[in-house]
Amino acid sequence: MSIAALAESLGISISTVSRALNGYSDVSAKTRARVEAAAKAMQYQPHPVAHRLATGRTGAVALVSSVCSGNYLDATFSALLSGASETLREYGYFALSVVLPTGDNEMPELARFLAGRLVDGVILARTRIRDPRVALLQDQGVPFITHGRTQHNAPHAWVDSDNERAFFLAASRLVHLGHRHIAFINGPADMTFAALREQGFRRALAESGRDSAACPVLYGDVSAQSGEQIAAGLLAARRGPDGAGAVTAFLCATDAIALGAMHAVRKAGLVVGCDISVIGYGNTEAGQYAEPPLTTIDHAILDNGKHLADLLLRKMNGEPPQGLTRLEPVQLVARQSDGPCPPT
Amino acid sequence: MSIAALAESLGISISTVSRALNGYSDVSAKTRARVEAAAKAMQYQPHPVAHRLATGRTGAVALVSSVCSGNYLDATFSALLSGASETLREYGYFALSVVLPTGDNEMPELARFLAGRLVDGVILARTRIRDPRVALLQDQGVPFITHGRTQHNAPHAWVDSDNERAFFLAASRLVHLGHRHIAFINGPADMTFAALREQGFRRALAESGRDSAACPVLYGDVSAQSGEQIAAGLLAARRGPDGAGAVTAFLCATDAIALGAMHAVRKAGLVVGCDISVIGYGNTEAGQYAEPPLTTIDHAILDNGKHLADLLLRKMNGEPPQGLTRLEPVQLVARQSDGPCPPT
DNA sequence: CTCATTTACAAAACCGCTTTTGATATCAAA
DNA sequence: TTTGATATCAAAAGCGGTTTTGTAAATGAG
Repeated sequence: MSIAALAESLGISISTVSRALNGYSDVSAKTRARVEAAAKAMQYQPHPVAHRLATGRTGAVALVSSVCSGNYLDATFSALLSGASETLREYGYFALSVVLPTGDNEMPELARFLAGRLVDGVILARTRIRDPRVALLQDQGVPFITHGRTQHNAPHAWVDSDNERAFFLAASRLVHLGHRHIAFINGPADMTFAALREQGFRRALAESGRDSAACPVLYGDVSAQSGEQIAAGLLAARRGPDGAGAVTAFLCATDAIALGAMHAVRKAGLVVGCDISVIGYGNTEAGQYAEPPLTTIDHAILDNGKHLADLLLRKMNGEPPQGLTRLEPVQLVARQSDGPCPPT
Repeated sequence: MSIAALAESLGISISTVSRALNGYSDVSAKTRARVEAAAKAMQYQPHPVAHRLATGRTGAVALVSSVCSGNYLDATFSALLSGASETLREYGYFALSVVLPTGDNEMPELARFLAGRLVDGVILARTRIRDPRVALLQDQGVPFITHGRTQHNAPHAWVDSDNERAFFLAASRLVHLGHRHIAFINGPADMTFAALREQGFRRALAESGRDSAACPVLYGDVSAQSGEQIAAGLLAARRGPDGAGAVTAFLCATDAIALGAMHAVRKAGLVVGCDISVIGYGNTEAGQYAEPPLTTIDHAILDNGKHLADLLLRKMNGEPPQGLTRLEPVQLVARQSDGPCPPT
């Protein structure tokens, strides 16, 4: 069913049909009604590809994220997609998600994707403090918004969890529980969320007058395996000559890291929540059903997705990026993986 | 940089440039070389949308899955996407993923997506025994392949884990460990994987001469919450008058269900792996780091994704669906969540 | 009644490419 | 020398829409 066939069946010109259907003013009410009725009766839909060529708009938006091979996307990403999809759908957009390979192919692949013009806008997840993907998006003039801020890029629209506050809260909790030797098992140092979480951690230590030299920050990736490995190293040091000054708490950048850390604690013959306190971030199902259930930070990730969509739509409408930022609230969820600092 | 500008700069016609670049035979070697050199020098790329309109091909493929709100996509889905992306990329395709809302909007949304003509082919995940999405795809003539088979649809290309064998293996293991009262905590009854897993479970019982009346099958969703709830119910019954005939093992359709079931066991004051054996499916990170580590089935999901892409590409090349099927191997991963049936 | 506006539509240009058709030049065979 | 292929390219016709421009009729003001 093409517009030509529709026009012919009505005995009027193609351009009049198009203008009638697209709300132009120079079409009489009577003609418009006739066209609309016929369009509905014949189930006419403009051919989407032709429409895209003529208008330059695709009606789709992509959520793009880089993923290291083997280290799949987690539920955070899918929740972001679900949250954004719903809002985008309301405005008639398709929400797609795309994964970029990390490493040397990352930028060429992003460039290839953008050149493919499948989407009108991009939501970029998992930003880094200096993010070349952001620079490329700005360079190409593609409307976009990031989940997570950057620190060395030109201003852009973003939505971010309040990572700093989250880890200020979590670290403060451990401090109030009496812990003096808290290890922060962080994600990759180049990720913005890692930098901000560390910042919150340090602020809590500073404000409580804790000796930050006794509170190491370790970097790994966001997997349970990495968490276990780093935690095991810390626990091994604990058995050294300086056992008194050993860590009694693991503050972890993600729930997965925390799960790995808890595993290491058990392997060391210690009890999570008694000998060693563990706190995670993300409020995942796995943490909720862990043994003991994991104290963590909840971050209403569906809302993050919804707001990403909201602000991206405004960005695509031409609003300047300055006003298009939003810090999302976080909340500590206390469970049983942490407790008072054990007596030395 | 349009083809018109390129043609003008070379002083030849647009059509010759197009034919030179697309390998037509009626272009002299000299002209073709000139065109190719100029195209490279000016970084000419055909406008993708115009190309799509002219050829009808989009160069993209979508992985589509339905997701109940709040119940996000798991790592399985992202691994599938990662695996498929790599292969599709090799052939110049973009791999997109799309989530459909479950419920009344599912079919209209799928129809809307297909009408949008963003992709040349579809990988449909999480099939149901009678799947209206498959029927729609067939109806629209869109090349597609499913992850998971169907039972009441016309033949189509598919890749599936060997679910039947997986649960035959797992159930046989429990039987050999001496368990006589094994509960199968399954996923939704309308999912194909649930039906096949149940089939494997029943075959193991039958072949070992176990009384299947003592081995109930319960249906829930694939979440930990559902697993916990169902397991708690079974454990409560255990404390009833008929304690002797109570279940001693939970065979779970997914790792998440198993995590929930383990939680219920602990809440009941029992010990996983001693009082109650638990086996899951999926070999997720959460299961690996659970306490005790979960015995489960591994299903090489990245390979599933790769093969989905391979077969879909062949389907898009016009091959009939009959030959385009593949059953993927599975493997039992023994850990510590199961053990010998305790003496009554 | 005349002239300037509106009104309502058609025609044409355009988006940027692919593919079919047509035309000219070249060359070998008759 | 004529004829029929063959090689090479240009022109034109799609693909299926949107948007600009042009034009006749109707309307209103003076």
